[in-house]
Amino acid sequence: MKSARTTTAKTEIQELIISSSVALSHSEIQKSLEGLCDRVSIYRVLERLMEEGVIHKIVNVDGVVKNAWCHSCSAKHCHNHIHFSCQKCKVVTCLDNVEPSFKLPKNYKVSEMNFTLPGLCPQCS
Amino acid sequence: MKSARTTTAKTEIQELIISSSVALSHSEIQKSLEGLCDRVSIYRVLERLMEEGVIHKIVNVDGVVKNAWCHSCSAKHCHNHIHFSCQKCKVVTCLDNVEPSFKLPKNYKVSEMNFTLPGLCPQCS
DNA sequence: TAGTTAATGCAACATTGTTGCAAAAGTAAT
DNA sequence: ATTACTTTTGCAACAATGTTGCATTAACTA
Repeated sequence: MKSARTTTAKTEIQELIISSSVALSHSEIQKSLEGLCDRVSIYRVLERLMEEGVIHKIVNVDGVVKNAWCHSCSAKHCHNHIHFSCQKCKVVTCLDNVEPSFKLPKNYKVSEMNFTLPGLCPQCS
Repeated sequence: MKSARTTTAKTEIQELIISSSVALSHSEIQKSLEGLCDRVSIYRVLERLMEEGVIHKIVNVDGVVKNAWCHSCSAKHCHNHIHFSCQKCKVVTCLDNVEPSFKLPKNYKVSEMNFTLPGLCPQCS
């Protein structure tokens, strides 16, 4: 019966992501924490927050992995929304209300969606 | 006036990607070439093929970069199609005819699309 | 065929992410 | 508060992927 434990690192990282309006990369989190904990610990905390359904991962168009709070997953866990990736300020935002529609060929079974739109955000355009 | 040169490595890599029905990663290309050229040369050839508009890059949901032939870009260069990423056989396919529709909030200016659907392909489902 | 310069190979390095293990810290029972 | 148990952490080492500088090789041009 393993039970999760509340640690300083986990609390700080969770608050950081939840209070951020944009998705954060590992290196961005590391900079914000200023040596509060080890690189490896950040990876492990993010892993736990993923399992708990608190955050979700986004692979940006440049390959950088960003972590974002699941603020629309309270009822049921789903990530069928579009992510916007600003090419100027490099910020990745979850557009929670934008759900795309499309028609797939037969026999393709979709399990998730991973939609990212590069471009210019309202602040940069 | 710098002009591109036809080399064995470039010809081989280009033919490999064009003849493949699925997108190929750097390591997959390297294995196929069996020591024909250096790792670094593969990166540089891919860079040139990108600039020439022969191929395009796809960042898969697991972060692996795949390279695919632009076979629908002959007239105008666009990649507004969906990519399918099979979770079983790990193959990434361009679904050239599938163009999604969606409504963005105001002031967002989209320059590209990067849509990938993880799931099971016809062969694996 | 000789000269020019693009392309290559090699070494070194940076970044990102993973794993094993001993030490530290959180939790629950006494 | 102290103890015992187990999760979490820090550290070191490693792997994969991608980049850069520089000397050498090879493709094109005249």
